[in-house]
This record gives sequence, structure tokens and C-alpha cells, in this order.
Amino acid sequence: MVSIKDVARIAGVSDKTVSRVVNGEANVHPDTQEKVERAIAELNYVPNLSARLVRTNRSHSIGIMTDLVSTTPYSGDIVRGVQDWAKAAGRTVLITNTGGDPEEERRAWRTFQEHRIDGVIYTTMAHREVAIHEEMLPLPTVLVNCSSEADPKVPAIVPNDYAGSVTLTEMLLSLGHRRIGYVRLNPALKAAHLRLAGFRDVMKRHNLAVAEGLILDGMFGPVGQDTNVSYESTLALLSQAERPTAIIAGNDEIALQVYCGVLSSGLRVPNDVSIVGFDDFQTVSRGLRPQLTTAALPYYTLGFEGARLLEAVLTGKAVSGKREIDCPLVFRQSAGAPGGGERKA
Amino acid sequence: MVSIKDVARIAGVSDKTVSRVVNGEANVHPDTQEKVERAIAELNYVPNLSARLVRTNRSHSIGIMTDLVSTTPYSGDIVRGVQDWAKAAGRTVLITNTGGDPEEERRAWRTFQEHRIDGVIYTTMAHREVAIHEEMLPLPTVLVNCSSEADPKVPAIVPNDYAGSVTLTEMLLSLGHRRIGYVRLNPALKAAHLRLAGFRDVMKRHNLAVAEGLILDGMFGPVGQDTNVSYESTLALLSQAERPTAIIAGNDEIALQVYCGVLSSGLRVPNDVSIVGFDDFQTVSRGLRPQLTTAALPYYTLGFEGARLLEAVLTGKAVSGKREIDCPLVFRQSAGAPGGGERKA
DNA sequence: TTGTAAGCGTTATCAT
DNA sequence: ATGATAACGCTTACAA
Repeated sequence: MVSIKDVARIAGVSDKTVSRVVNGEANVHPDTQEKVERAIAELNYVPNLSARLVRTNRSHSIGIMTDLVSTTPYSGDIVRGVQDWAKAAGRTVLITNTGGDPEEERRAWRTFQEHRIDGVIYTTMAHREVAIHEEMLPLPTVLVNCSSEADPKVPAIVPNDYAGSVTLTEMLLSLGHRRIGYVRLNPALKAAHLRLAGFRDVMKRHNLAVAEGLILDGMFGPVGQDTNVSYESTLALLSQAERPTAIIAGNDEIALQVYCGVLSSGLRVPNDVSIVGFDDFQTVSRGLRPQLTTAALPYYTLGFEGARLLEAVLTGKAVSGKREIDCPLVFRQSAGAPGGGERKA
Repeated sequence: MVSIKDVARIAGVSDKTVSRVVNGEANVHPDTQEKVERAIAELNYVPNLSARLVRTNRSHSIGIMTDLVSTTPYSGDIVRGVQDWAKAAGRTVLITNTGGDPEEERRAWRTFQEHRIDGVIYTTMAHREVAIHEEMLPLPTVLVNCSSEADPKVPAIVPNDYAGSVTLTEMLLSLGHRRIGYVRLNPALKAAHLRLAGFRDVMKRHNLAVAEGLILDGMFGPVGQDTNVSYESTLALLSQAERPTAIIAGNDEIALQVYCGVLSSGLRVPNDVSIVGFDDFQTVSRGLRPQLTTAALPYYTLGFEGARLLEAVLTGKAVSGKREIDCPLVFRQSAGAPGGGERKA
């Protein structure tokens, strides 16, 4: 590999002068500069960041630690958000996937330390609680899509599932819906409770009773290998004496089965039943016909803001605690006034 | 940061002895070994990989370069596959996302070189052709989910879209289907042609004519911002004088709209119309009711095998050319014999 | 404006 | 089995 010395030799200057040029330091004669640049180009010299790190002790790298990447399809956008910020900040990104295994996590932290990473983005693919363990302590860490009640000081960025659900429910009420069915997320997920609470609170605020028979299970079991009974729950909702005019699905995946249930019952969306989801999982939400009204889980923003937060931590700004990011309403064609238009199946 | 010297001092030995222990070299007295290990634990010493790299010139890191991560939801599994192999091989993974921008790509290659990466996994989120540019040359590279006709020597791993499509079509024929509709992928994708060719070839081999009216557009336009007209195409297929008994969707995203079209026409899947997709994009394929029969795009395997291939390249084994990975049939409930069972809507 | 010498944390070489 | 010394590619401190 060609080193700074080779360049120096070819350019007929000292190593230090080459170093100056490479780092854009002041006080280099234009002629010298050009000589050096020519030599660099000729030799195809690329500085060795490791050598630099040994001396300066600043790696300009951050690490991303992920758990179960594949279960939540678009959550990879978190990583993209982190990368985009890192790119802008001139940082390199190391990535490790632990599958949520504590032993793997330990290994990952060690690897990060071996590389003298500046800081870590610890991100989970589903919004959840995590425990801060002592391996984390030596490295500045920001939690993304997760938070720790036990250590509320650790900086964290999470989506505001509650507010998103409030918005969706308010929207349905303002369209005129009063009898609304709800097909629940896997209760193992934090989002399940936050979203359901948003729904319940809005209904209560409007003095609307929520019959418990209108709140049914959608998914349950171990996250990632959930059992999905949303289709059956939908059929159950539709067979009630007084049919709901709208159904809120815990997420878009559930909404998909709600569609299947509604359509195969010969009903129209949204004329007979309005449907809303959550996540804006685009392949589903934009793929369905009619397209799905939903609240967008801001994965990319979580990653980007998480990285920005980490940068703040690294530059010594005191940051701590949890920050919530909005889940904006995405209004499409699956929600309309109850009763719908004139067209009927 | 605590260095090898600190450990040596505490343990009362030389740096080199500590180094020996850390690297598990032979010829260390058990007593010495223990002393050193205690000192390491006490000081919480973590070796500095950069310093090691400066000396040894082997980084034990590989880079992953991705283009548009977010457009194809599960394609992140490629990255997971690469990581799993890397983990097993004791390698660190650097990742950069270029968004497909050539300027970003150039920067990424430079960053990789600055880190003295051992090799690169160059992966695209949709199966396509890529051009090998000269920045790639200095670094051993394996293409994953893409290949280069211009440089057929570059090792590449791609899915066998053609064979997957053949399998799906054969399966439908063996169920008794003769009149099969086809809703096409975006022709900008390589997979579109391979999959359609698989279908056509099987039909021809069985001496079955394919009316061009049965092959309709599903998606078109710039990849990632495609216009999806699969719903309308499905309605068009269903309104033909002689209705197809099965519909092949170019992928699961298209299959979703085929479902919407079929169900909202009051028809049953698979009793009235069998539907098959491609990709096994699980949120859709397992989320639909009935669940979707499809061919699995082996993203994880592509990544894993790609990394294994890179490892082979790095250890000097001569590898070159394209390798194809099977897309296994995943049989679920959306495909059945034409006419179906007794149940009818 | 440029160069020299020393040092970062590690490993390689060669002695002991 | 262990250690002294040099070296890797670079930057820092200082001198010229």
C-alpha cells in the first residue's frame, strides 16, 4: 500500500508537508501543494484512517446496533436515516445485527470498542422497552425506537404512537363515525397499548362508549412469529347486530386482513366500512385498493434524528431523556363518511 | 484509553507478552497468562484494532454498499445475511448507502479504501444490471442481487427469477389451469423479463397458446415511484369473455391488487380464481387471506452466500462469474384446482 | 513555508 | 518462555 512517505518522496517534500496538504492545513505554498497533489494522484494515494486514529484517538465512526431487522420490513429506514446523517457529518458507520441475543450484543459492544467507535445508535425494529446494561456505559449511546424506563436519562427517540392514534380516531369521528371497531396489535408490543389508549381516550373525551365487543385481538404470540387472527376478528366485527361503520387496525399488516374480511363479505371500502391502519407500510398501504388511510411510522426520521442527537452528545452538549416524533396522518381513500356515496355493491 | 503498556505494567510483564496473551499465541507460561488476564480484566483493556491494522495491514473488515434500501422492504435481509457470515468469519462490517448516486458511490469507495477494507459486497435492492467502474478495481468485490454483462468475470450472486417462474407456472398447469392471466412487473426490472420468459416458455413447452390479451401491465414508470395499475388490469382480466382461472402476479405487491380486484368482484380465491405471486414478501404473502402461494426471493441467502463468496475471493480462491440462487416455491392457500371445491360465494 | 523528531498502540524480529 | 527494539502510517510539537 502506498503511504505518505511514498508521496513525499515523489513530490520531493517531507511527510509532514504531504500531511498538511491532505488535511487542508494553511501555510502551504501553492507550488508545493500542486506538486504534492500531482504525486497523490499519480500514486493513487489514499490516507490510512487507522494510522490517523492511532495518533489522534478520534475514529470519526459510529456504530449501529440492530436487533431483528427482518421482522419489520421498513424499519431498515432507521438505518438509512442514521447513515444519511453520518454521511453529512463525515462519519463512517459500522453495523452489527444481534438478533436481540444478549451474548451477541456483548460481542457487538466489544467490537465497537475495539474500533474505538465514537458513539452508538442502539435501535430496535419494534418500539419497545430495553434494559441498559453495563457494557453500554463506556460508549455514548442513543436509543432509537426504544427507551428505558429504568434509566430515563439515556437519550432516546421514539415514535409518538399515542398521538398518532388520537389523530386517526379524531379523524374518523369528524367524518361522522360513532360505532368503530378496533383490531388490536400484538399486546407484547409497546405500540399496542399506546395506540389503543389513544383510541380509548378520544372516545371517552367525546363521551362515546366503546363496547368491549368492538375491540378484538388481531395478533398475538411471540413477536416476529405472531399468530394473525385479524381476518377472523374482522368477520366477527362485521357479523355483529349493529355493524361498525369503521374499523381501526392496529397496524397496516392487520389492516390488510381487515380488507380481506370486508371485501370477501361483499362490502365496499369505504362506502360500507371505513378502514384505517398504522405504520404506512407502503407496499400495503399504497398497494391496497382503495389505498389505505394510516399514520406514518417515521422510521427514517427516527434514525436521522437519533444520529443528530448522538452528534450532539458527542460534541458535549448535555442531552438526556426521551424525545417523541410525530406519526403524521396519511389520508387516502379507505376512510370516508359512514354510509358512503351512492355507489353500492 | 488504556493501552497494552498499562496492562503490561500492572501485570509486571512486557508489552509483547500481553500481546501474546491477547492473541492467544503459544508459549506463554500459565502463571503469566493468568497474571495478564487479571490485569486485562482489572483495567478493562480492549485492544485497539486500528493500531493492530497499522502494523499488520489486515483490517478484517468488509464493506457493504447498498443503493435504494427502502424501496424493496425485505431486501434488508441481504444485509443481514452478509452480517451473519461476517460475524462467523470474525469480520467487522462497514455499511454505506449510496441511494444509487454515482457521486456517493465514489465517496463510498474512497471511504472503504481509507479504512483499508478487505473487500466489498456491492448490492442492489432490486435485481439488475450494473456497470463496473474503475473505483471498484482496487478492492475485491462481489456483486449481490446484480450482475454485469460487460464484466462477466466479476463474481456475482443473483436470484434465479426464471426458474422460480417456471416452477410456479408448472405448478398451476399441474393443478389443471389452462387459461392463465399474467400481470406484469415493471419492465424496467430485470426480473420482469426473466419471470415473464419463464411463464411463456413453460406454456409453449406444453403447447398452450398465450393470448396477448391475458398479459397485462401491472407496474411501470421509474422504479421506486412506479405507477401500479394491477387492480385495473385484474378487473380487465376478469371481465374477459372467457375468464382466466388463475392469475400470475409479477410479484406479491401486484398480487395484493389482484386480490383486491378479485375479491371486490365477488369472486373467491382460489375457488373462482387462483392467484400466485413472487418474492414471498411476508407481510403481504402471509398476511393475505387466503395466504398467498408465491416463490421466495432468497434475500438472506443472497447476502450470506455473497459474503461467503467474498471470503473465498479474499483467501485467494479463484472465483468468477455469476451464480444463481433458487427461488423456492412456497405453496399456500391461494392456488387450487380450477373450479375449486363445492363452496361458492 | 517547511522539516525534524518523537510518539500513538500494536506486532515482527530477533535475542536471551 | 520472555523481552528489547524497531517498525507500521500518521500527527503533534517544535525548530528552522
